[in-house]
Amino acid sequence: MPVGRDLFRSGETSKSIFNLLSGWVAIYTLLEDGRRQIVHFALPGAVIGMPTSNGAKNSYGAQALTEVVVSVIPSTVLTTVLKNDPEVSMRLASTLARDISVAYDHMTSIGRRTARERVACLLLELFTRHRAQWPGNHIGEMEIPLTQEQIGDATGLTFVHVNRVLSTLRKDKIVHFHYRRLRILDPDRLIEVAGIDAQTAMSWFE
Amino acid sequence: MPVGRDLFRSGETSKSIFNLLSGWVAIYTLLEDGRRQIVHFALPGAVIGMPTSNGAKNSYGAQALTEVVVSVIPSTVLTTVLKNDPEVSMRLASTLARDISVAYDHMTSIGRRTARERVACLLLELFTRHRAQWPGNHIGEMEIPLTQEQIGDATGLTFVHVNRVLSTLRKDKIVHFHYRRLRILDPDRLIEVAGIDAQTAMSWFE
DNA sequence: CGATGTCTTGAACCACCTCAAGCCCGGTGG
DNA sequence: CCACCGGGCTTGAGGTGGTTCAAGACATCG
Repeated sequence: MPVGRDLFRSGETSKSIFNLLSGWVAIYTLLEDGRRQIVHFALPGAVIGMPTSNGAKNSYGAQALTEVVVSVIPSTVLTTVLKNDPEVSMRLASTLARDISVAYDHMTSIGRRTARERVACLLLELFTRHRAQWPGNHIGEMEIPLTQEQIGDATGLTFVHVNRVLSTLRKDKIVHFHYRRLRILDPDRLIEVAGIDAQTAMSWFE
Repeated sequence: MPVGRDLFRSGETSKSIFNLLSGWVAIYTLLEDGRRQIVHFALPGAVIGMPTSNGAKNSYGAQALTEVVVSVIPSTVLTTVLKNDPEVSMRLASTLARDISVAYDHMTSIGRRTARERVACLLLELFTRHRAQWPGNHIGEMEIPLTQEQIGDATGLTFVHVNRVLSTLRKDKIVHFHYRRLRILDPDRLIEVAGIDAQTAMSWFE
């Protein structure tokens, strides 16, 4: 699937769920006047669009940020699989529980952290999640397929302010983010700025 | 369980999940310096504390806001039940999917709405969720066991500002909230202020 | 090589925060 | 039944982090 395409939109009734095989997807919600919040970045392996009940409408949409490969699982198939394979059900429940947990973390970031902390947190999160996919890859550099506007939508800030925050982080020689390329110059200070305790940060680095 | 007691805390390894039978519970996370975010209010019927994987640590805590009755389900029991009863697994997955959905809604509220909208949204949500439990009860009044500080923790505001917002809502004769007693004076304007589309609001009123 | 989307920077503004003081309410003990 | 106490509410004044508006520079792609 091409960049920018929606896998599904808010208000649609979902007849299938998606397993993201490659690429990045933004899960987002919209307010009536167009204000937008990105609530999650789905990376390969993610399960997207689990319905809350049969025939219910989605309250959020999903947009491809890169070229994307997904496997589409019709919800009819899903129900039969869940009926027959308790192992899968349990893994699904665990996955959903983890999604809740990270949603709660994002919420406290947006509700209680300063702009600088929020941006640092997000970059750190994306970096560690990305690196977890290619274990052994220890380069402090990666491609993040996001505009500053999308970072703003994820952190609850305006893209103008995101830009200013990134400028100061660059000036402070902590991270360098320019046209989708992220370089972590000083991991320790990034963790410090993000306000993550060393414990958590390290667990992210597993 | 008495008011103020924690069912569990962030950092503990959960060996059981809870089914809330009566009372209100706040799900919250803490930052190191004490900043606090309430990410969810659990009402009777809620499932609380689903672990992300076996032996994982909770990233959030749960505090009783009222006298509370819970049924405790050891996770060993949970796994055997899930293994044997696919029906239960599917209901659990749906419940978790719904929790994700409401978490996403809260996130966009906190990230993209003004203080006035956030407070209006929260009161509306609590009111409709409460009313859903006693169908047929059409009084525009209820007990909300929250201090203004807790409302602030849920909306990402300070209690001082929550107070100011509540004052203007009272002055505008939209809602009256005083010492835990909520009276909805003008439901239509509350929905309007909350910035919820009539569709959604009505679905909440089902 | 122009077009378009993205980034950058400045100046002015305002929504929300901080600090601080006083008040109200409900509970407790004499 | 009253006095007191402590947690919660209310209000003011001043500060600030983040927004808004706007203009120009920079990448990237046809």
